[in-house]
Amino acid sequence: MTPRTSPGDRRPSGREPSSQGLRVSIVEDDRILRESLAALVGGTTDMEIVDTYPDAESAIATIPRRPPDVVVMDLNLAPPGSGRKSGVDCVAAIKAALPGLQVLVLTVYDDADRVFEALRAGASGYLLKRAHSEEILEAIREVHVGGAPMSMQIARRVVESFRTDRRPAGELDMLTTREREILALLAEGGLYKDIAKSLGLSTSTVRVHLHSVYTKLHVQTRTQAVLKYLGR
Amino acid sequence: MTPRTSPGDRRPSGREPSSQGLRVSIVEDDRILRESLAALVGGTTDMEIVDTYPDAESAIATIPRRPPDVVVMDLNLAPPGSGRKSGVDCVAAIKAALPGLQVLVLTVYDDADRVFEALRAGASGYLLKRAHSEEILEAIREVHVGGAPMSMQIARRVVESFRTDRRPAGELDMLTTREREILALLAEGGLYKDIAKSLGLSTSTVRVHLHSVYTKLHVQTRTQAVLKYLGR
DNA sequence: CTCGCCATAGAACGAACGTGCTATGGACGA
DNA sequence: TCGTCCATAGCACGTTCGTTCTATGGCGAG
Repeated sequence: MTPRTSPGDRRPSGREPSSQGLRVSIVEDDRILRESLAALVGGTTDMEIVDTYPDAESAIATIPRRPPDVVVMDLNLAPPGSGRKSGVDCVAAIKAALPGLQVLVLTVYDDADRVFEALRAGASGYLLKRAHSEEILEAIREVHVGGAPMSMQIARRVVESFRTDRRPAGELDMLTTREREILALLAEGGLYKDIAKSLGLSTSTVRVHLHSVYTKLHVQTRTQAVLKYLGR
Repeated sequence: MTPRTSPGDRRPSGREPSSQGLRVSIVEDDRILRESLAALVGGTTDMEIVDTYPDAESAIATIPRRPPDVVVMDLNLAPPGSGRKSGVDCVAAIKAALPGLQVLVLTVYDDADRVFEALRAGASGYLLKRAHSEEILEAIREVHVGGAPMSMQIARRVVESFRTDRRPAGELDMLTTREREILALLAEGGLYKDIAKSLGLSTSTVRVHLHSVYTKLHVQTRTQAVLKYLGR
């Protein structure tokens, strides 16, 4: 997605006196990229570099003691097979320690799984490395003022993940009130026995209702019924 | 929004000759806003208005017969109490008929529920009406090329909805790769037999792994394991 | 009033599930 | 090399689940 507002396009015609800039730390294993990112950020008048880290471990150890406003995080910190921490792990650890810290993820990956993992871990923005320098700087500013900058392709994936083709809803509508009630309890994971007890019924009755539920939902097992109930 | 006079003057020719522009329809109950949006879009060189609709009903009836590339949809089409269709209903109906059509939602609301309802219904972008004219035009173009333009505040809400404080993840991390793999299949709802077949294992092995899964997740039944796996 | 639907409940039975054992072989670290 | 963990697999046993019957009573539509 694209920034819709540019809140701080201030250009105070000179150098900032070191203090009040947007403080940024960078976690990136590739030295070249790490230094060029640092130079990019350091070259602005409104941002400054706090620290840079070459791996997740050092970032997790130090960032809580030297918290910046925004962390720019490479997702691909360690090869998949290695025992080392990934960028996703690093995001999760940092957000656990500093929930208010904003994390902007920067990656070559645009595969959906990694996007969602990172967002679940607490990233607030997600840019592909192919983004231009200006986009990266603008994204850092945007994430700092409460936005969620994402590459266009990423944003679309995120939005589409909300898409719910709920034809199961049509099937769920076929259920009677009692059946839905029992199905809801089934989705809590308890035994038929427990469901019966909590509704003051016999297990026979529970079985009858659930049999009807299974028929109407066209499923054969308890798990399948629960999955349909939850919208898979 | 502010219909500020765009520098682009209208085309000298009265009618468009089957141009290859981006075709846009507008659904908006407020006449003033509807017309100013139409003028805004019509004033560009790369877009043209197909139709405008004052309510959901007419849009649902006609859009499938005169499909544009992008629909700009007001979410607040009818007062809450009235029996009339809302913008969310309209999005759902239109996407059901034309799944490939892109819908850009435009609304004064920035409350979270409505955002998610609209996205679930199939909207691809979500702008607040307070957006500037240029932002609206840019969003229409972006939604057409596969993006998901959102106001900054909306994007942040969407991203935050992914945030999962996964304490279950702690337990899921205890699982071996094979165990996770089998658990994932368990969550598809098939029998042990099916899981075994799809992995080329015996059902005994599947049982062994799942027993280990149950122990590590502290659950006793299949359904409970699936619920934990799904983060419920 | 009868018919159909819903909710209730019991019995019986086979299939699926969960647990308890034993056992083999590969990988990896101490 | 030894110990540990993991993946594989079989067997036995009891529990839970899903199906198929039958049966009673309430309630609304025709």
